[in-house]
Amino acid sequence: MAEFVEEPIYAQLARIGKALANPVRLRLLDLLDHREFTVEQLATAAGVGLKNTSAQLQHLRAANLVTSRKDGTRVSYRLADPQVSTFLGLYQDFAGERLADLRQVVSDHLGDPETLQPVTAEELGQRLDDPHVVVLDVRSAAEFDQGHVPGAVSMPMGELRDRLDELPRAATIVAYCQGPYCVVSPNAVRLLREHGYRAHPLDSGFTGWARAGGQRLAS
Amino acid sequence: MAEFVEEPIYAQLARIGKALANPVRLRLLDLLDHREFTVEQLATAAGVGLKNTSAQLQHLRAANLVTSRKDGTRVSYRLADPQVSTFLGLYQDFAGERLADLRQVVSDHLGDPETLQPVTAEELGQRLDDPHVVVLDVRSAAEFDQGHVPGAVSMPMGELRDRLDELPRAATIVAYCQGPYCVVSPNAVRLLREHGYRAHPLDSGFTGWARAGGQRLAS
DNA sequence: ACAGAATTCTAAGGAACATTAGAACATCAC
DNA sequence: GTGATGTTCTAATGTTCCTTAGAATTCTGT
Repeated sequence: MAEFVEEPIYAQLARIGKALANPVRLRLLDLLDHREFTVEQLATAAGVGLKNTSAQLQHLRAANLVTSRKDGTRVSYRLADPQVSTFLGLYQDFAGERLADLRQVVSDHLGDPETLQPVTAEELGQRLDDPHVVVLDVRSAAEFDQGHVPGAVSMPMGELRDRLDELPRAATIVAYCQGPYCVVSPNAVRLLREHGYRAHPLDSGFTGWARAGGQRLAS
Repeated sequence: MAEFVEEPIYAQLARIGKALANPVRLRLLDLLDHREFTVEQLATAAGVGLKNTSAQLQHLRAANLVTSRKDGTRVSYRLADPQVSTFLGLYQDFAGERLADLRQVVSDHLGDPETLQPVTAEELGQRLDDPHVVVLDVRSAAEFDQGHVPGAVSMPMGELRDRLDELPRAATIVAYCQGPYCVVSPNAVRLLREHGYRAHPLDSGFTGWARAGGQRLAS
C-alpha cells in the first residue's frame, strides 16, 4: 500500500481514471453522449448483460459522470454535464494520439482515415450553406427526429442503396451516424463512392457535431 | 465478458484509463511533469517501494505516457510528450469539477482555496512586469536552478522564516512550489500572511506555469 | 574478468474488479 | 390488493491488479 502524504488526493483523482478503465463503461458513456437511455436500451445497444450494465452505470454515477432519472418503472441515464462530453472527446483524441494500437484497431474497424478523409465538425459548420454540400444522416429516423445537423437529409443505412438517386451526383456528400466509432457512416461513404459520388464521413459523427457546435442543432 | 462489436476499440481506449486508475501512477506523472527523474529518485520522492515504482513506470510506458532513457547504470524517466502534461492538467481540472470529495481532500491538505485565493499562471503572466508583484520560489535551490518563473526570487521554505525581511512589505507576493498539490506554497502563504504580507499561491505551482506559458521560462 | 550498483524480470499472495444468478424492491395495469 | 415489469441489491465466481521478495540483467569501475 502506498504511503506518501498526498495519497488521499491521488486516490480521489484515480476514481475518474478507474471509471474510464473499463471498455463497457467507455462504451456506455459514448452511447449516452447527447442522448438519454434506459438501462435496458443501453444493455441492448451495448450488447452487455442487463445486470452488468446496471452495475457499471452505478460505477459511473458514483464518479459523477452520469445521472439517472426515474420515469415510472424505468430508469433513464444521461451524462451528468456537457463537460463530460467535452472531456470524453479530449480523452479519445488523447488516447488516439498516444496509442498506435488504437489507431490500428479503429482503422481495421472503420477503414483507413487517409482514404475516408473525414470532415471535422468545424469544417462542416463553415460549409453548411454551400449548395454543393449535402449532409446525409444515416441513422434511424427516430434518431434523426431527436436532433440532427441542420439541413441534413435523413436516409437510414438500410434504405440508402435504394434511394441513391435522390442524391445529386455533383454534390459532395458528408455522411454521419451517431458516435465517434460508429461503423455505419464509413460504410455509407464506401457505398456512395462505389456509385461515383464524392463522399466523406463526419469526424466523430453526430456526437462530434454536438460537442463542437451544439448551439446550431436542428430538431 | 463483453461481446459488443466495438469491444476492441474500447478495450484500447481503456488502456489510458487503466494507466490513470492508480494513485501511485498519478503521483509519478505529476512528479515527472516538466522534470526528469531516475527510478530511485521517484521512489524516494513518492514514498513508494523501488520495485513497485519500477513496475508502475513500466505500466505508464506501455501506455506511451512516459519514456525512459538509460544513462549508465541509471534509468531516467520523463513524460513522453508535452501533450501528456496538457492532458494531465485537463484531467485534474475535470476530476476537481466532478468530485466534491476531491475538492474536500485538497482543501483539507492545502487549505481552503477561497482563503488562499490562488493566482492562475495567466494572471501572473500579465502582472510579471508589475513592480508591486514579487514572485517567490520556495522550492529547493536545485529545482530553482533547473528552471523558474522569470524574475522569481529563490527562497527555499526552510529559509523563508529567517529571510522575511528581504521581501518588501508593500508588495503582493506570489509564492509557488512544484506541483498542483504541493503543500509548501500554501504553507509559505500562511506564514507570510501571519507576518503581515499580502500573499497568494500560484495555481498548480511551477507545473501550472510551465503548462500555460513554458515559452517564458527563465533558467 | 570481477565486484558492485541500479533496474528489471519472475513468481506469488492478497486485494479489488467484472460478471452473473437469485432475491428484493419499486411501480404500473388491472 | 395482485401480478407483471424494470431495476437494483446481495452473494459468489473467476479474473485482473498491486505489491514485494528473490533472481537475473546491464553497466561501471577496477
